[in-house]
Amino acid sequence: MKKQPIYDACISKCATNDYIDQIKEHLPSDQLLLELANFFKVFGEHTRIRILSALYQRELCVCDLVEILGMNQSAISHQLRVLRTSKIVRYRKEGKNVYYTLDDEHVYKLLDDGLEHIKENKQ
Amino acid sequence: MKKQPIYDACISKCATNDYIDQIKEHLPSDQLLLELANFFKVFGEHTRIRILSALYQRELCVCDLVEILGMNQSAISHQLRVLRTSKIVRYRKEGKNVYYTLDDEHVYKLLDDGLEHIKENKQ
DNA sequence: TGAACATATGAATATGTGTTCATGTATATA
DNA sequence: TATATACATGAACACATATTCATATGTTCA
Repeated sequence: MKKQPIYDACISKCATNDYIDQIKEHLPSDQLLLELANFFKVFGEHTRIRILSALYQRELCVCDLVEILGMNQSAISHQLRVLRTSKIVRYRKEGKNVYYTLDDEHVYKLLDDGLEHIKENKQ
Repeated sequence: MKKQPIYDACISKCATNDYIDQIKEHLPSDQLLLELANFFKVFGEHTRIRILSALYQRELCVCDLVEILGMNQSAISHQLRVLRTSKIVRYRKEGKNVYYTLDDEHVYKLLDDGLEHIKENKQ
């Protein structure tokens, strides 16, 4: 009968090499990596990416997005809130309407790069 | 007493404009946007982004990652599986060890762009 | 060939989160 | 000033998913 291996730490030679410490040192702070994860997480949801794809084309108000996505107004407002909080979209008020746009060039670039990666992996 | 407004469709002038249909037409397919969301979702998790940050520096085996992240081996293997399935990392086997690397330049670029965006928004 | 090691994986659990429903707030207009 | 419209939001619920535990698979080596 096999004994249970214990994984407190890897004891192979690869893990005892010096480069482990160097990698740890050069790693961005956990705080920064958490922010980065939270940033990407916002793009990682179907409804939000649909909203962003629409806003990629032009500024739109909430009722436009309701019409374009064919979804509940509340659902869209909730997701817009997430996008606002993450500073991925901007908004401006005009009368009863609120108009949204993508925040900056980084957002366009990320969407471009993501799509490019997807398309390349299809082949 | 107020009546309940009904949001079957926006009836303001903005939603009845022609550009709504044009935007719908130019939107990538829902299938593609779902794939894009799933792609970004993989980056949107703390443990996975930590793994990717480590692999950004060099090829590493699983036990290296266990050591670097200070986490359960099982947790890391589960996340590596997600990264593999999404074709964000590659792997090669060498004896008992399995070595992982980032899949391609897109992955490096996305991590760069994400970090750049975060840092800019800090100021 | 058996023991130790490196990694993977299924099940269970806990936690996170997207949508809906109900309702609140602000603006325009009759 | 009352009503309709545009949008936001809190609560509840359903569903997704990250981690842990236990264990399986595959490799090396004595």
